Amino acid sequence: MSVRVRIAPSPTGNLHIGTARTAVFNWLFARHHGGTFVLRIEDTDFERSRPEYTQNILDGLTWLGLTWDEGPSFQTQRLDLYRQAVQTLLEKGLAYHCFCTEAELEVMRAEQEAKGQAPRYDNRHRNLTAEQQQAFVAEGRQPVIRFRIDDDRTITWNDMVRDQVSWKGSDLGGDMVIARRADFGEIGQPLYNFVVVVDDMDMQITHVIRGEDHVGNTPKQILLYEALGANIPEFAHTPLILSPSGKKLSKRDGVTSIDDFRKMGYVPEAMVNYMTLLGWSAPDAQERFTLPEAAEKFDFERVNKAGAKFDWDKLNWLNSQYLHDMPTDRLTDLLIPYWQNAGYALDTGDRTWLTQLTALLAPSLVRLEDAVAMSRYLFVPTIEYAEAAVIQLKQEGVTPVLQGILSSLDGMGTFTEAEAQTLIQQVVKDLGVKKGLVMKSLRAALTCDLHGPDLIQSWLLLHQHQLDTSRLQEALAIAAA
RNA sequence: GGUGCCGUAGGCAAAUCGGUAAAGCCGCAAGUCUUUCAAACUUGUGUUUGCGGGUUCGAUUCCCGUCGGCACUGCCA
Repeated sequence: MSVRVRIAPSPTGNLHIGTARTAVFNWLFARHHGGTFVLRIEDTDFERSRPEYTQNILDGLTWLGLTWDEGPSFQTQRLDLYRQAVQTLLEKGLAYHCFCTEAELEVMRAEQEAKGQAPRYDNRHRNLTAEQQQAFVAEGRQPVIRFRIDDDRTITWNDMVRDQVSWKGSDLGGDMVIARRADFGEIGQPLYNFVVVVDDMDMQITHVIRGEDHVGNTPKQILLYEALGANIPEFAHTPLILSPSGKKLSKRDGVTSIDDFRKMGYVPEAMVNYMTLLGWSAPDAQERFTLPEAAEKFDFERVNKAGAKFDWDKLNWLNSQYLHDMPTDRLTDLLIPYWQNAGYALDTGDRTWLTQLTALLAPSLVRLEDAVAMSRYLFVPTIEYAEAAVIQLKQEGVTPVLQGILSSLDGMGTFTEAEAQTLIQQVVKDLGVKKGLVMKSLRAALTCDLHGPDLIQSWLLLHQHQLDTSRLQEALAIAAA
């Protein structure tokens, strides 16, 4: 039987990194086995589901390169299927109507808590007579539908990452609700744990790969598979991504949506590479790979059991690696929107200048966003001088150096790197100063800082935009002040 | 409270059947290169494998206990 896996996000928020990582493992497993990767949108909670979140999830998966083979399908369009399945269980006597009110359940739980017991439904309406049911209906009560869970059962499965896992039926919290409150005789909105099973059955999912936070759902779902007479799929519960403090990564930890990472300037290659490394390692210790490369080597034997803390340093390193290796042309395309968003006046027609700038910045980039601050002095005519640069400009002997450069610049058109070097040599010779003084002063004057990318290249770019003479003059004013 | 899972250096991790540990990567430090920063390269840096017992000639790997962390415990997904 060929492998069929799925990713089943609910559109109650933007694509989360945890969901994306689950998608990565599913994708890898599907591709490794030449199987099928299905996308299913779990939108049964229509109070929290939003179409824009669905779009965000689709866009995010696409951006990451996690292409799917089937779908997306939407659970809200399959409600009949679920109702039919509920009906089947009702007819088999495996499910029943429970007329308990919220208030009654609250009282029950409070009593259990007072006795130090674990909260659970006590199955009180499991064997209601027709008369009792009619009495509740006459009262105007609407029932939910519950699925019978046998306390004496022990549910065991062989998890692909956790090996054997066992659960006692009595620890499942009593008979579970599978459909929300509705008029007696009707079937209310079916709930997650039930719907998942019906869908996975219907879509013939062979391997359920999901986060560890779902282990507790698995025994309930296995019982449902049995009740519906279906084959039980294999399960793989992957370790969670943890925040630096060791808790499940949540929205509170700041940046967690794929969209946020994208905006900051992480590239998809780095993201999927890093997510793959969180909980899995290649047998040959390879650290950098594409999705297809990882798929070749991927298997659950090498997936860890323990949660993995999210580490910005390593993600940053990977991202910088991909940025450094990227063709300049493509990197330029990626950088342009960042410069535009920063409000820099840039002429996209001046492709050569932009490409040169990109080549200049590339080795220093960690994230695309970094290019904004790093290239500010090349776009904005007047910027604040860094404190260290001001100190440098006020050094003895700086003024004649800058004047010398300025005067030799007078009337000069475009010039090359070699010509710039010659110009500097000439100033060194004429004034009898050290080259270091000239270079350092020139850097301070032109870039307004003491550190940054290659000076000569920066100068060339500045000169093309006629920003160098004005900078030099401004620097002279600072030196004189 | 209950149930389940997990616990190798600052982080990610490796270690066929138990064979006598921390491979590799990130980080950090120093050096080389460079006018500077970054990159790159070189070198260095961290262990009573949570703790305590047991089985064994030998345990990260098996057993028991203990502590800790996390997850779940909904008419959310």
